[in-house]
Amino acid sequence: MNLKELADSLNLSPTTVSRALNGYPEVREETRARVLAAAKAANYAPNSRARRLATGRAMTIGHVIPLTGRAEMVNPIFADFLIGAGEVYAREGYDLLLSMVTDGDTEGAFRQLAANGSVDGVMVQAPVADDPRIALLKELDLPFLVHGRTGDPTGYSWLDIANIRAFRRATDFLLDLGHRRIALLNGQEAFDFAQRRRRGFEEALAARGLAPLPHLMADDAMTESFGYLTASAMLDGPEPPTAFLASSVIIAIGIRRAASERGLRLGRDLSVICHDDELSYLNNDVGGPAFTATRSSIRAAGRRCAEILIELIRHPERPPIQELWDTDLTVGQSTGPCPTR
Amino acid sequence: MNLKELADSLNLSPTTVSRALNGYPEVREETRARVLAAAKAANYAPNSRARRLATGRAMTIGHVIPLTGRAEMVNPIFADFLIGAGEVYAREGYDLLLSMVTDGDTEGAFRQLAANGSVDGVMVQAPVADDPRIALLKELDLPFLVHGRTGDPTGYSWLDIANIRAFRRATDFLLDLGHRRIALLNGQEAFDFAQRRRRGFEEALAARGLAPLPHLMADDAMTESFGYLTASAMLDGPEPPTAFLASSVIIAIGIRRAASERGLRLGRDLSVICHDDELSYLNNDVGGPAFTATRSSIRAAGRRCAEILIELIRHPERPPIQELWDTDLTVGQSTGPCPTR
DNA sequence: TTGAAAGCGGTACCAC
DNA sequence: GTGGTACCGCTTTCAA
Repeated sequence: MNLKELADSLNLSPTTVSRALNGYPEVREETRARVLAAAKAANYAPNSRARRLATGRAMTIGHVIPLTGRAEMVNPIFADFLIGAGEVYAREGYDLLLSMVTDGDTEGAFRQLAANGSVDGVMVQAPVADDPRIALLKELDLPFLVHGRTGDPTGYSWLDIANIRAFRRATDFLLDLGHRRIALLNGQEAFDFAQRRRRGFEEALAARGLAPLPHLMADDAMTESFGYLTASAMLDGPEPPTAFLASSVIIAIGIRRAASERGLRLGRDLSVICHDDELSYLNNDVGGPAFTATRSSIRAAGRRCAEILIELIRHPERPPIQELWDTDLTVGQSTGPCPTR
Repeated sequence: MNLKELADSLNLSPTTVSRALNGYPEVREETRARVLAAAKAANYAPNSRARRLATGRAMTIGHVIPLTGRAEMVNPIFADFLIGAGEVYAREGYDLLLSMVTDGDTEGAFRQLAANGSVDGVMVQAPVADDPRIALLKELDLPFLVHGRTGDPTGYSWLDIANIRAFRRATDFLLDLGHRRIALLNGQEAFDFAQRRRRGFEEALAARGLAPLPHLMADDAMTESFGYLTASAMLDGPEPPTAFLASSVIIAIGIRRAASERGLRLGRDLSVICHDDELSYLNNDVGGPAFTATRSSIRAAGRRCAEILIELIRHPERPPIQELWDTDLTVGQSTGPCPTR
């Protein structure tokens, strides 16, 4: 059943039926009611391919996930972000096109999407300090929103969480407990977010006149084994840390394993707190609470990002939208003591 | 730049240009070369919306992810499956449409996709014993492939891993080590896969004349807290288990936490092995190896499922394709001893 | 308030 | 080999 057939069955023109279905005001209410009833009875839905061609809009938003590192979208963070964004897309009538790029040819993927017009806009995630995607997307004139920021966060739209502030507070929390040898297990510092986190960490130390200890700082892809191996080495080395600050719950789990193997009890012998936790899926009780982003806040970020992107698509001439989010701070709700070792 | 403009600039008809671009044989090679060169120079790419309308194919495959349980797609398994499938889709020129359904209205989502023709086929995951989606998709005449099986696995295409066999072997492995009180922490047994896993577990016990111990069997959404709470209760209860068989690495992590809190060392005081592990992301060293699906095997399953689905889309009249996969068995490569307690 | 008709940008059949 | 042309199914002027 297509529009023409539906129209014929009603002795109306396709024009009128289309107008009735799309809520145009110039249709007599009685006619609209008839059309709506018939459409429902016939289980009619407009052909999206035809509609997209006619309107010139794809009604689709692209998420391009680079699979260079092994931990990219597998990261539960990505999944939750997708869920949040997907919710909004569905509500607003947009489809979500997920494009996985293995060979690192993100640029080619964007060019493709822009050239054949299969999306109206794209979401950009995990930007590096000077991310080439931004210049490219501007050149392609494809609406986009960055989740995160680059080193120069001007001239484009983004939503980011206040990473510096979050890590400063987390570090303060550990310092207040009396810790002096705090290890930072960070995400890859090629990414902007990791750079900011480190800055927050160092600022908190500096505020108390402390210098960061190089042997207690590491960054890498946020995997369990990174946490495990690095924590093992640090705990076995000279001047072991009495507390860990992890950039992700996955890393914290690795730390937990290293601690467990050495007979160290979290919350008694060692403090571990982490960012990007997810309270229900991987329980955050790792000897201290997650201190910032939780699963629901990641989802909320996804929702808000989607809303902004849709706004940008609908109003292409709009000036950039930039939002800095302060994340939920659950520090202080520790389930147990976190003493100095 | 569209086809007509490109054709004009070459003094050719759109027909010829289209044929040249799409590799039709009746084009003179010299002409084809000219067209290809011009297309590349002009950075021309055919408008996908127009092409989709003209061909009647969406060149898109839908994955509908129900978000009823909190652990659905957040499960890393889903992500890896998506990655594998996405690889194949990209190679074959298909887009991946990801549709998240929150209110449990999966049926509505499928009807929608079918009615407006935005996908050529859909992937079905995590079927329950008598899954209503299968009848629905048949009725809608939408090509689909089920990852998993229902109770009656006839009349439709599916790819499943040999869950019964896998769990029988895993249980045998623990029995061979001398364990007699083995706990099964399973996924929700409403899902077909969990029922099969349990059957494998019970078959292995029965083969040695052992009866399953009801107080050592539990099933639920595969979360860390399920593993933690259940293992805690079992370990503190009468006749505690000496080994755990977990349906997912996430559950195993929870078990590990419970064990750690009680001062139990894995591989010494307690054995824990799990299915659906992922060797690099969340390290599987939980006092015993993962015994079946690894991250790469999940990805491979995604790839194969995509291939089959595309085959079904291209040949709608094809009889059902059904594949049973035996998973990688890494049991026996334990990193440490797994004695009876 | 309704309808006729011209696109949207390709594909594919049929002539030449 | 190449070109003319009728679709694909809907939206959107423009007229009535």
